[in-house]
Amino acid sequence: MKRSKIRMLLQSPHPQDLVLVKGWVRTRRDSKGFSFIEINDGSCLKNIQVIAQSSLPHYDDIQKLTTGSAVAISGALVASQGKGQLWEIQASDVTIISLAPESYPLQKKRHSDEFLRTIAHLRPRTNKYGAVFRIRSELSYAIHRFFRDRGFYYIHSPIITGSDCEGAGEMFRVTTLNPGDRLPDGHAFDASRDFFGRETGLTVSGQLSAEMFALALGDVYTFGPTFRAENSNTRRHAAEFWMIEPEMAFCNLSENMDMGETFIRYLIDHALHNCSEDMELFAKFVDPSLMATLDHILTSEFVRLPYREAVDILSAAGRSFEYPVRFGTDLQSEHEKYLTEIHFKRPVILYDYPKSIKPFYMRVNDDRQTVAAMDILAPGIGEIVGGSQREERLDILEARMDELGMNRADYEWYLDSRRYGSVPHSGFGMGFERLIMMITGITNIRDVIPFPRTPGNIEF
RNA sequence: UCCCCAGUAGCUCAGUCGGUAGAGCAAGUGGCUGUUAACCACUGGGUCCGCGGUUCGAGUCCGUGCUGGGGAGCCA
Repeated sequence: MKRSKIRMLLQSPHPQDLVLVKGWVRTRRDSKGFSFIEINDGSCLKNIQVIAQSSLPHYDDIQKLTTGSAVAISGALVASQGKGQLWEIQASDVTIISLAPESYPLQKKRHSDEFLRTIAHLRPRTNKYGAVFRIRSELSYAIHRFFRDRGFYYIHSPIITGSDCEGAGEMFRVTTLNPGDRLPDGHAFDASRDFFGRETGLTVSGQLSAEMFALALGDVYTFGPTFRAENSNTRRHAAEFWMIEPEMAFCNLSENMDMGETFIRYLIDHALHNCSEDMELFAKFVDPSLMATLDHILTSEFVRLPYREAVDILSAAGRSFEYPVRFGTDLQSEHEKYLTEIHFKRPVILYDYPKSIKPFYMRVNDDRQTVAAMDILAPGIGEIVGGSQREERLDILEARMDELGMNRADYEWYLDSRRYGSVPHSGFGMGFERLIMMITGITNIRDVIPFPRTPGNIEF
């Protein structure tokens, strides 16, 4: 007999004479003549309540079932006599697949996030983490659907890369050389003897690849793992995270901002409509203002604010910031917080940043001082999207690279796209984990990724 | 990398003025019960993060290291 998912059984429109469920015991309570067993199989947040009568064979074993044990239950799906649930199973057979010993770390109580991080291999068995990772899965699907519905193609940009100048941070080194090979006879590490014959790293961005494909397929996106070897110790940073990077041909900065805003709204809306039960958990236990916040983002226009005007607003704020605000410096966390959480109280898209603080590929504006960059800042999260219109003019791009001391020879393939059929195009990157943080109200990135990688932490 | 805070039972924590350690939950045993974070009683459970120092005496004070958390920088 095929097992039924608990999610389906709890939605059943009618009783069923015989069903089979397999899952893990969340809790068990004895009553006179029978035992209540709550089973969870991960298909949804809710457990299903099983009634095991004392007349069942091996009832003494059933009474020893502990939290975390695995069981197969067959029986009848009937209307519950008790309050609190519509359906329950009157068991005709309880098969113990495996018994969890008393050392099972997860108890029938709330655990701290810090403790659960130390048992990241077991935490998906809890209500909260089960919910996060169901939502994460659903949002992944929604991302593909969003782009597919709009005629975008999904590009698999390389994970291993030789371009060290994607401009987005320190790279992890990829090598097949053994540590002992690196210093033969006291000589330094020799990349020309390595697997690829040159220094190689893990990708920090799929953007440059995506640009090449946008200039062929029109509208494309990447969605994959991204690696940053920065020694960042904050609740918003991980060394390995997932990023979504759409890239659109014949698209200017304004249309790029439209896409970013539409995209964020779509994903929030999708989570609310397709993960309502899991979302309620976060609204109830993690962030009581979550639903109001998400509703606000859905219904209010994002503020669009040139960098220069942001500087003016901050200068006129009448408060002293730890870091002074002036044109030519990047805005600090405290400034972003002021704009999104105090001044506007909604997401803000900042654009037209000073050229001096942005990478080579961003399109230089007519004022020659700013570039067509845009960052979407969300209240409580900070930067969730960073993007730009790309510099499509070969001469200006080359001049920028020279200005920044880059070796053009390393980018001949990239410059070819500006030599042959160059067109205005734009794109952005969105941190998937930061999106999940915004949607669930979870405040630490380590709690929205299955096995987080951060400086000094590679367990699991 | 810098600044701040914390580390006591399996988990969450309390521990006063420096005088050899406590609660709730969990676990075990028994009782009660269509229960649902079940309830009641009893029982077991400690390298007070490590190392060094001050002191007659350190969970408590000092130094140092480790681990965790928060903030900053960097960024998505």
